[in-house]
Amino acid sequence: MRRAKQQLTIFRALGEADGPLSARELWSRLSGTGVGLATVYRALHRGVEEGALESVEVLGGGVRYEPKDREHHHHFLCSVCNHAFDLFGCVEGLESLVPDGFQMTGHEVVLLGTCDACGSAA
Amino acid sequence: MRRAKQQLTIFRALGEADGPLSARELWSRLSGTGVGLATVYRALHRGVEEGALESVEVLGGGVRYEPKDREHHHHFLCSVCNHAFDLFGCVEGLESLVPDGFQMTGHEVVLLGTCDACGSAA
DNA sequence: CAATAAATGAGAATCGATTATAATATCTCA
DNA sequence: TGAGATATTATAATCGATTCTCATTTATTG
Repeated sequence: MRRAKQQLTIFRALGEADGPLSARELWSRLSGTGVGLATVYRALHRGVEEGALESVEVLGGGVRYEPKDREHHHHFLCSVCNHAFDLFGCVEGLESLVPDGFQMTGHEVVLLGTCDACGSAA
Repeated sequence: MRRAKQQLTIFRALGEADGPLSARELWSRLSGTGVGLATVYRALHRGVEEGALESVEVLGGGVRYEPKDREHHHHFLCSVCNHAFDLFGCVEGLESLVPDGFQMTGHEVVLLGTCDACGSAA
């Protein structure tokens, strides 16, 4: 395919995903387009530097990336397909867990289980 | 030192920790005892097989291990020392985040920030 | 104590993820 | 279109974590 605009292809794929993607997940979604894995990594790095993307760590699969313009949210990790899905909403009462002397600057919540597709297939 | 009972040394160190430890963290706490890294990994695996230990994944640092007899709890990850601390208590309202068709079997909550020691030192 | 089995330490080997390299392709713009 | 700057691919190199190998040590049993 034409090159030089691979970055757009990459950014678009991320934007269309229903959750954060790892470099490999992203790459496999682009199979057939001829995009190289190194280009995926480069685009992701650049995206983070430029502030368009954000790297997030969900359990079980290293670093994943998602567009930074999404609202505060958390993720659901399917134990079957290992895909991370965006959730909407948040939880209350986190402050009460913080021990004395500790400063909380953020939090992550990950729900585990099976997604719709994997649960139905079982 | 005497060997053959290295496993006990390893299990005890884990039990005394204030949070889950990675193989390396554990190993560095045993420096001076002559215990090898391979032995640490072996003991951890055996502990998990035998049901005495549990492997947990907290953000930023791969797999960590902790005694399985601890109550349900979550963790606080210090962004400075990268150590994971046990927290007590849990949160409510997680079910409301689960999308239709998804089955939740568990959850993880990780609070991020600085621990007492690192926050004070800053 | 002697024979045998199990555990250990040191370092090599492996594995997956990420990064660097070099040759090639594409783009910009005059 | 042509020169020069940038982007891309494929692959090799690197990196940290984990596992494997093997000679040695310790434990067990009689």
